[in-house]
Amino acid sequence: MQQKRIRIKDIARLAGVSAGTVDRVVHNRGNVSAKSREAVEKVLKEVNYRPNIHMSSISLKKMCHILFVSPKFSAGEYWDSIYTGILRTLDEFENIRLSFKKITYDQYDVYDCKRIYDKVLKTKCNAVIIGSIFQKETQDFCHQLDEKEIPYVFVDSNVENTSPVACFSSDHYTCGYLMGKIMNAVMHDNREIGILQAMRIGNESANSTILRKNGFNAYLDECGIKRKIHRIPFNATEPEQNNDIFDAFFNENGNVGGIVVLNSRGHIMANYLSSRNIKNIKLIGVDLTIPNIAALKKGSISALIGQNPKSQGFLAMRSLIEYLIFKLPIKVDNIMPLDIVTKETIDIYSEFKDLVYLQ
Amino acid sequence: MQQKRIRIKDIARLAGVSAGTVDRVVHNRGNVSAKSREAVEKVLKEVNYRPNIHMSSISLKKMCHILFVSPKFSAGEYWDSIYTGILRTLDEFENIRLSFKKITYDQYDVYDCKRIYDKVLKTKCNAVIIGSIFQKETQDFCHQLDEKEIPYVFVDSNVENTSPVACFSSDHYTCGYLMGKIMNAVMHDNREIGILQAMRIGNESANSTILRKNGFNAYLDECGIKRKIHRIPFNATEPEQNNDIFDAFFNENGNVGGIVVLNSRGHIMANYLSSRNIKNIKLIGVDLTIPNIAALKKGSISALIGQNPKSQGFLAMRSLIEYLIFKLPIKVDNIMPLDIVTKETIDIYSEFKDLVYLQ
DNA sequence: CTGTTAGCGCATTCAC
DNA sequence: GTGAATGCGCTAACAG
Repeated sequence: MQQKRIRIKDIARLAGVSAGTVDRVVHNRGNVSAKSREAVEKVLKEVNYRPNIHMSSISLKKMCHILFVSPKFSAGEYWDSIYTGILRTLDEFENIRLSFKKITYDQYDVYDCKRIYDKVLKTKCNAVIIGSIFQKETQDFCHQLDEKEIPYVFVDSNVENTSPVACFSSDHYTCGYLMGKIMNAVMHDNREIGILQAMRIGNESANSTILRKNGFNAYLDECGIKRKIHRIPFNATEPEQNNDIFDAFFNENGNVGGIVVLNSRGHIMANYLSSRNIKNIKLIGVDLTIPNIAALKKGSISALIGQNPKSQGFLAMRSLIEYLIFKLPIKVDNIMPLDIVTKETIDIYSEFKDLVYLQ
Repeated sequence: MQQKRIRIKDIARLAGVSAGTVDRVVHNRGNVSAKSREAVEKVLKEVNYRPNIHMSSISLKKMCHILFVSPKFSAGEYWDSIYTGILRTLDEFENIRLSFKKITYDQYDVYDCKRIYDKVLKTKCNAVIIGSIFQKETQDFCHQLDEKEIPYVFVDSNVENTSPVACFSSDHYTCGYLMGKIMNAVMHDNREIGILQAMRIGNESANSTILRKNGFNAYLDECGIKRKIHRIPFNATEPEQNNDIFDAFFNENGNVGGIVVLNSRGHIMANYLSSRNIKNIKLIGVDLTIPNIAALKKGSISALIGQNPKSQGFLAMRSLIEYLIFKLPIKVDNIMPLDIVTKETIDIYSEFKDLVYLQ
């Protein structure tokens, strides 16, 4: 059934040279006569040679240093899932000699982010995986990486005016659009909608949140939905203040029937509503973090959108290895699917996503 | 960062035996004294040895024959996706010497299925991947495989009273339940619901369809929904008759506002509704086949449930290899997630699912 | 029963 | 410039 894959040795035989010469041509190492090269290249064209990367990794000797810069995270959070995906790839390519380190910053403090970026620039490394929150600071960072010719890939979201080797993110605009659609489906009345957005120090919102909001508004516009929309601020750095903020909001706005949380903190609103025993407000959130999942199971969140963070990390690291070590061509823009997850599907979903990444 | 993984040679040194002996213990090949075995097993417990499967697969010499029995399929259909997933694993384990063959039957004809099962039993093979439609016939088939000590795994759905090495399927009951929930969300009025089910020759419905129907009914019951439910038959073997069947149905039942298709033929109803220019009926279907996706994009299907067939095939084949070749422990029950896919998410979804399987 | 050894496909190194 | 030899971790065949 299976035709045996062509090996270096086969090509050598077909081209009338030795395996060493084929390797030199394939990897562009020079020291090959024009005649030999042409012979080998001719055969390569004919046979569509794909090297066996598992075999090559065992004989590869070069040490490679990779860094992962991201917001700080604890177990079960969004960025932790990305990290887990990265580790998964590392495990898979166990034969490769590489060192890997993560370095994190406070995503609610743009100055801390800058400091960490500077630290990375002083560290010796061959490539960086970047989880970006702040557009402008990341652009500056990337331009310095460009100068040092250090390749980088993005996870979570792309950053304009940079030249990454690859980017693995979900489509945040479509995510917001979809949240609009779901919200409209689950609200069977004409009450008003609240949008929860985090307040950040020293900078505007995270880029992903802005895009989601645009998508959300676009859906409502396109469908000609005339519900009143309220912006609800919330404090990520001092969460104990949120109850007061929310109390004040609901005192003023008694006719809100649905709330959209554009970041991964949906559980905060869910728990607030539970604590105040408010049951008739539909809640839609992003990210399958542990507290969000708990709220979904309890029924206080109607639906969550999953961004496949584990796959993002897994694929980002894999692409980087393919690019760095095996010199394979890799796809630059990679959009993860958005998973709509409900109470009914969450258990199956979680179990499976531990099993499967996306090869 | 990474601690080097422990090798056979290390274990041999720690246990005071040779590598050959360790290999014999790890793979239960016998010819080892009790004393040696105990020494090795003691070390194995301590160090949590995980063999490097890439290394073992190159040195493995044994030839292995695997069969895939499933309903007939053409490109882009549900069973084709399962097949694609299987091929993907085969590609990944290219170093292993194994032969693979698919053999298919007419899923609308139980007698053909029996004939094919008999044919498989006469073929020499080391393992079978089974895509089952008919419960009883598959049970008989499996019992004969049991007698011959040929291991088998299921894809698509489990079959009771059998002893598979593993099973990879979605939860069809929950799928139906979820379809009930979505249907209820997208229908903003109190009109009636139709359920489309295929008619089969020589046997009751496919097992998965029955389970989905139970789940669907359960949701409506639990929520106390009192919409009238109609069963709409449809002819899978002679599709040209369906227009008449549907015409007759809608002539009698003018107040149907939503239709649930419990098998992968949702596009048939979608295209019928389009051809009759009926626009105010919501349609929910299963499986991301090419024609279903087309109907989803056109807007004639509101939502499709994806069962991750590619992952099913990929994981089934991988588990089988891990079990058969590497003697690794594998998980028996594996439930795939149910993906809710809409017009907005279909493009990203399709692209991604080509990229990623689940490791 | 057990230790030793050849060879899997590849990148690399060392003679020629 | 090039072919031949080496080693990666593992299995399988062989010699004791």
